[in-house]
Amino acid sequence: MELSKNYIPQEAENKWYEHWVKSGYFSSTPNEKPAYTIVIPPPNVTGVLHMGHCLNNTIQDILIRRARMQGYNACWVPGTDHASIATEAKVVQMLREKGITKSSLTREEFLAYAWEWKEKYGGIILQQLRKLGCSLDWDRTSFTMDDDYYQAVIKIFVQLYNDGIIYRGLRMVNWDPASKTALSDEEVIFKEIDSKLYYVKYPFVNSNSKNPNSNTDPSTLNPQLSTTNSQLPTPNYIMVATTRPETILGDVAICVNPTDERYKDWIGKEVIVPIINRTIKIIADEYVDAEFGTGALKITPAHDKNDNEIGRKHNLKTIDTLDADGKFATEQLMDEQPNELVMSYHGMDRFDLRKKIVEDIAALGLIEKIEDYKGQVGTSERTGAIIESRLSMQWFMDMKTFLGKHPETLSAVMNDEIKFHPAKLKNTYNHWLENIKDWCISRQLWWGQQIPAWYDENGTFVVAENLETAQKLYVERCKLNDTTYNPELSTLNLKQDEDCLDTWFSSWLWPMEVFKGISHPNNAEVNYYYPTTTLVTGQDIIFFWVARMIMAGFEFKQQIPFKDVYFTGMVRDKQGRKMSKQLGNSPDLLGLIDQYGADAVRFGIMIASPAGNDLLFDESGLEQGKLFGNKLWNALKLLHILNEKEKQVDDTSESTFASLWFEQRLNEVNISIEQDIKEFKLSEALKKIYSLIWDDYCSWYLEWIKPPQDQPINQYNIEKAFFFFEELMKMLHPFMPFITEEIYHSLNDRKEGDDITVSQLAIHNMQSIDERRTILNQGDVLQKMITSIRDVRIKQNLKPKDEIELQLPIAYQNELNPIIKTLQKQSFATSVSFVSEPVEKSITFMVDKMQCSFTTEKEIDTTQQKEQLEKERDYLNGFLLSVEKKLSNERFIQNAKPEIIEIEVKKKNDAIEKLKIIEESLNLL
RNA sequence: GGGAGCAUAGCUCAGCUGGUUCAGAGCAUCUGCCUUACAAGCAGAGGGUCCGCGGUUCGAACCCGUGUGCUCCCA
Repeated sequence: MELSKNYIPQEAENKWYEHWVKSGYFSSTPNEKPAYTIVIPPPNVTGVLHMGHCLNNTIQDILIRRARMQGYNACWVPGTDHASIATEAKVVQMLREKGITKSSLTREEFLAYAWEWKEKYGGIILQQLRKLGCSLDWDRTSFTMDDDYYQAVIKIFVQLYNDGIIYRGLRMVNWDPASKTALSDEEVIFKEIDSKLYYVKYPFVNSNSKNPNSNTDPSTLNPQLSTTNSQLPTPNYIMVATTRPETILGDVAICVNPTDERYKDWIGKEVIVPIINRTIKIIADEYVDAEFGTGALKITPAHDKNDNEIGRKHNLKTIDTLDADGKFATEQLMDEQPNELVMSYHGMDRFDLRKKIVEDIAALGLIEKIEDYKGQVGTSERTGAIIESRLSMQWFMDMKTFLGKHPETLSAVMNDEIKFHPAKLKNTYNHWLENIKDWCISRQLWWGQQIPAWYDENGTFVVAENLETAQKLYVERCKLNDTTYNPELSTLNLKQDEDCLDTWFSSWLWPMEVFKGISHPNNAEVNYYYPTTTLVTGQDIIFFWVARMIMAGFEFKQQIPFKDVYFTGMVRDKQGRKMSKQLGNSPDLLGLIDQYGADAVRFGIMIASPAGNDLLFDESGLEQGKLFGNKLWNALKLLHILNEKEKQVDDTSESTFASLWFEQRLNEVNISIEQDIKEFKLSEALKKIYSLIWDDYCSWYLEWIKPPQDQPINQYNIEKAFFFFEELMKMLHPFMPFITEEIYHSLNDRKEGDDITVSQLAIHNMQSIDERRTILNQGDVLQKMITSIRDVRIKQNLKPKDEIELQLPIAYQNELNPIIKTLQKQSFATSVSFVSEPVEKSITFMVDKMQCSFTTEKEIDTTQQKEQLEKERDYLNGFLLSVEKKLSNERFIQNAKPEIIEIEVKKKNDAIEKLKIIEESLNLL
């Protein structure tokens, strides 16, 4: 077989992926085998592959490939999320480039464009996952707006509405003025932003004033001293510190803390709102933090959540001065007959208004000062726009009640029925559930599941899966003599709610609806695959998605949705910064795959990815992966070269020790990585396989069985070497699928259908524990001896191949017998003999408790050796002292477990024995 | 402001129930080698106040308290 000098990933990768798919290896249908199911966290349909996906999906692929090789019916379901805000924004932008505005289109026209866009560009990411080698069952590709899926979402909306869990109401919501929609709390990202704190004076209403609401010239209200208090002069204004002066025209009160001595006497007094000259009261509420600003807070119930609550508590009016775009709106001010200045603000953007209004208030002399201020500001996760708190009519889910129905949502995680990896995230989960807020599920968008509520001309509505049912329902309600339902109105005029549902309101059904568990309940597929086995996802969507899927599981299937959740950390760059477009530190993944090969990319990501921690991405990891691929390729080449040599049959244990030893190492690591993978320590497992291949197999084993030039190779060993390499490729396959498949086919001729992807992992020729330990110990001693001899050679300035004669202690002859043949070859010794004490003019060295030595014709220099022995002696003396001290400590003897004492005694005896040998060696020098 | 977590070699991290000659791995560094699978390699070596302080214990990287520094989540 001719092999190229190096492995060329690009050719092999395309070839094998096509072959796997064509062979149907990734397709799964229910059968008698146990299922291992993973549903992909559906990437946005607008998405392109980035490092986060790469990490996520590589992990899933490793788990699913390994499960497949362990005899499970492995099923990994691909798909995409319709991502209403992100997609709608993309489509709107695309239309804008064509000169079309969304407002000029009907809903149907817009959706037609959106679908066209989706068919054309959506799901690029799924193609990219193929490049990465992901073994997804493409026949099952799902989309959260597929017909059945859409109906499933509508169905559960109606169901939850009928159960009283979903309600409609006027509430403060997080408003994104950029996309003109409400957002759930989870979609708001708090950021620290440099802003200013404006100190604004609100003049007291002049008691002499005849008409406080008249457009008095505010300049007459310049602060003067009045004497409300006989002792202290009091200014005739109250000063308020605000970061949001643009909302001043919506102010309805000033609030102070009732315990605040400064303002105690002012409660109940009236002041005038600048510019608009509205008269408002000073009220008191515990909520106000006396430490912040001036201790006086302006209350704008229309534009702040907390203000809104205070407003409700104190029965204050709500005056909305901003429209859906975040522009100033005068509609709600018209009753007050606003002056020209106020009217001139109409349509002004909130941030322009902030500047303008500050100027205008300053012109009235009512700005005391402006300070720099760092504040937390909510921004939209999707558009980045600063969030406005806005009162609007929205649909909500009553999460407290819902959770009350399903306390298992919390307990299943806390008692590990659903296992979180890392477990520390259980705390986060617990904390969120205990402080859960209602979920705003409506969005003012068109791309998504349209809310199935139908309204009559008066705004009275019914909730039903479709118009027909809605009409029937409406008629029924009329018959019940409910006066809000008007039988006079034509039911044909029922109009569906314009808004659509939050994307997550569809994603939370993902693990069941990809198997049509909602749209076709209890079908054979969902019964077989659900609950799924493992979920792999980012920590950032633990609330958005994971928690809600668990709730959905209990509500709709009375079951957990998955057994294990593996949370990946965030991918950061080498300096620990988040990957972001702005920083430009997001690598081009497809470029990297082209450059290094998909296997190397997978390797590089996994080797640096400790379980549950953030991943610091560094291209050197990919380089290491590429070099590893090269190493594998070279080992393959060597195997073929050795195989072409003349074969020699010799089954003596001396000749086959290497194979016996490696087999046990292979089994040992196999068992150990099984445990690692169970615990999701994939990085650890990969490191172990890497080291097993590079160090144990290539550096030790292949060198041990390699015959000297022009000599035949041991038949048994070369056969085993091929076998072991194949097993190693199987172990590595889930991590690096392409090169292992390529090598699998280069090792032997394979029949059709004999591919590593569908091969099975197994433990072979497992010895008893005792035998295994003996063999592994012997291998260990062999390695130590070879290393020690190499070390001594370097220190003695001997070349690796300068001839030596090796002497080993006769007391250990039986133990050492199996390894001396290999030892002699690897240490280039002309002879090995067993002696009772070191021969003259030999160089001695210690291997464990064995005193070994060799002689050579060359002049030897004992000073270095002496130094080393003395160093070791000193260390051992110190060590012995500490052990003896411990053993002579009565309390230690009393309290320590017997096996610990035994170990200490053994340590002491070993040290004494070694010291004796060292002394002897030193005397010989 | 509330909560959670982290701190071990130059870097990234392992280190299980406190006890094995336990202070580890990989990368990086240094030294020597063109040894015929691989110089993209081989062989060998050095490198530490386990963040500071205090406590519990016969015994602490590990448990407790405290200080410092960092990260994340929530408001």
